[in-house]
Amino acid sequence: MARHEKISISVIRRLPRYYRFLGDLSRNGVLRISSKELSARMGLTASQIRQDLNCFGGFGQQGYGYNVDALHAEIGSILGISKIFPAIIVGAGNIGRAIAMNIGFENMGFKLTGIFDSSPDVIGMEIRGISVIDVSQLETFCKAHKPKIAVITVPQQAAPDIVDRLIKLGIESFWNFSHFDIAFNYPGIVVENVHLGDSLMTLCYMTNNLSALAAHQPQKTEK
Amino acid sequence: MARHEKISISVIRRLPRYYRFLGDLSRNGVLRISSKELSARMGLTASQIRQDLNCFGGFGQQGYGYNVDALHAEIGSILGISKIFPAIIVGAGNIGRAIAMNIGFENMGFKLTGIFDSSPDVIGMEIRGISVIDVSQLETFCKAHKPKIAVITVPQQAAPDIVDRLIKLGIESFWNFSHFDIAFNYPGIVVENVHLGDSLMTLCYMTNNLSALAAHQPQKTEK
DNA sequence: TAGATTGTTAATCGATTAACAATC
DNA sequence: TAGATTGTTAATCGATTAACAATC
Repeated sequence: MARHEKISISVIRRLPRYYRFLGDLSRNGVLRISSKELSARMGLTASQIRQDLNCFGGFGQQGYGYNVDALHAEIGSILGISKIFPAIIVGAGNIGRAIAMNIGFENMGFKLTGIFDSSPDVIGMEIRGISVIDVSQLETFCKAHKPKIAVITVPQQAAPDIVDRLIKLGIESFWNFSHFDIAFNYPGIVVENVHLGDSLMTLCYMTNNLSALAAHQPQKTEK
Repeated sequence: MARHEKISISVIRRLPRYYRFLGDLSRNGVLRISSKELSARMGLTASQIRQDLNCFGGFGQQGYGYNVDALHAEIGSILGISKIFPAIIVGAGNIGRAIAMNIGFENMGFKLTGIFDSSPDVIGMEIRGISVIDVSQLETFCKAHKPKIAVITVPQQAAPDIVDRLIKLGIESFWNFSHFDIAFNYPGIVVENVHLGDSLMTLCYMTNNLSALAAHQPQKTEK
C-alpha cells in the first residue's frame, strides 16, 4: 500500500484527522475538495496535504481536486480500520468505563471483547453488554480469545505487572492511559501513551504564557 | 523566565513528561541524576535533555548532573502549576465525569469549580463534591466565578455553540475532548484538542503495520 | 481549449544530535 | 587534581513549504 517504505510518524498522526474532516464533509454532502480548500478548513498548508497523501498514492486529479468519499475510503483503508482486531480493557474504573462507553471501537478497527478489574465491587458489572471479569482470569481469557490490543486503565502501580503479563500473552498493541510510561523498546510492540495529565499541564503552560503565544498557529493559505 | 523568546511546542510538550519522571525519581529517593542516565530512562538523547532544559536556564552542575528535587521544582514552576486557575467542565457524561474524578486538577495548575450539563438526569448530581448545574446557567456562573479554562466534554454537535458562548464569556483555554476541532485561530485563546479517537486510529495503523515499524523508537544513549 | 489543481522536485526551515570547551 | 558532566555551538537530519511542469 505504501509508496515510500518509511512513512514518518508525523504523517501517520495526521491521517485520522484527515479521515475525520473528510467524513464530516461527506456527511455535509460535499463531493469534491481541493487541497487548497481542505487546507483552509484544517489549518494546514495545501502543500502538506498533497505531500502527505502522496506518501500512499495519487488520489487526486489535476484540475479537479479530490473526490471526498473516495479519499475518505482510501484513508480508512490506509489506517486499516476495516480489519477488526479484538480488544480488551484492563481497569474498569472511571476512565476504563468512559472509554468502553464512548469510543466507537467498531469504527476504528477494534471490537471490545473483554473488560477486567480486580475489585469485587465492579467484577460482574455489565458495561455495554460486557460483564467485567476478575483480572486473575486474564491468562485464561487471552489464551481463549487472543485479543490483539489492550487498553490500560489501571492505576500506575498496577500497570507494569499487567503490561508484563499481557506481553507474555501475545498482546501487540497498548493504548495506555495509566500514569506509567510503557517503554517503546519492546520488539514487536506498539504503544500509544495517552497521558491526559501531560496534556493538561501543557495547557497550563500555554495559559500562563498566552501573550507570548498569541496567534501561535498561523493559518497559511496558498498564494 | 524563558531565556530564548520563542520556545518550540515540541520542547513544551516534553516538559510534563520530565516533570513526571523527576517526580517518580524523587519519590524513589534519587537525589541527583545526569542527563545521560535520565535519557536512558526516558528513551531520549542526553543532548536533547540538555538542550531542552537550557531553553529555560542552567539547572545543572558540571561534573555532577542535576539535583532531582530542584529540577522537579524548576519544571513545575516553568509549567506554572502553582498558580491555580479556576476550571469548569461542560458535559457531565461518561468522559466528563471520568475526568472530574481522575484528573488531579489541583496538582496541575487548576481547580475545578463547576460542572455543567443539559440533561435533567444529571443536573443536580454530585461529582467530587460539586453539584452539576444546568448549562443554561453558564453565563451567570462564569460572570460570577470567572473561570479561565473549560473542559469540553459535550457531543460534537453541541460543541461549536458552547465554545462560542465560552469565548464570549472570556474563557481563554480549552481542553477539548469533543469530536469537534476547536480552531487555533482565535486570537488570545489556547486549545488542547485531545481527540482520543485519533489516537486509537493511529494505534490501529501501527498495529496493522507492526512489522514495518518494528523497533521503531531507537533508544539512543550517549557514547 | 483555458483554467485549475495535482504530483513531485527543490529550497527552506526547524528540530535533533554530535562535539567539545568550560567548569564543578 | 582528575574525572565527570554540563552548557553551548556546530553539524546533521528530517519535515514543511514553495515552485512548477504535468495533466485533467
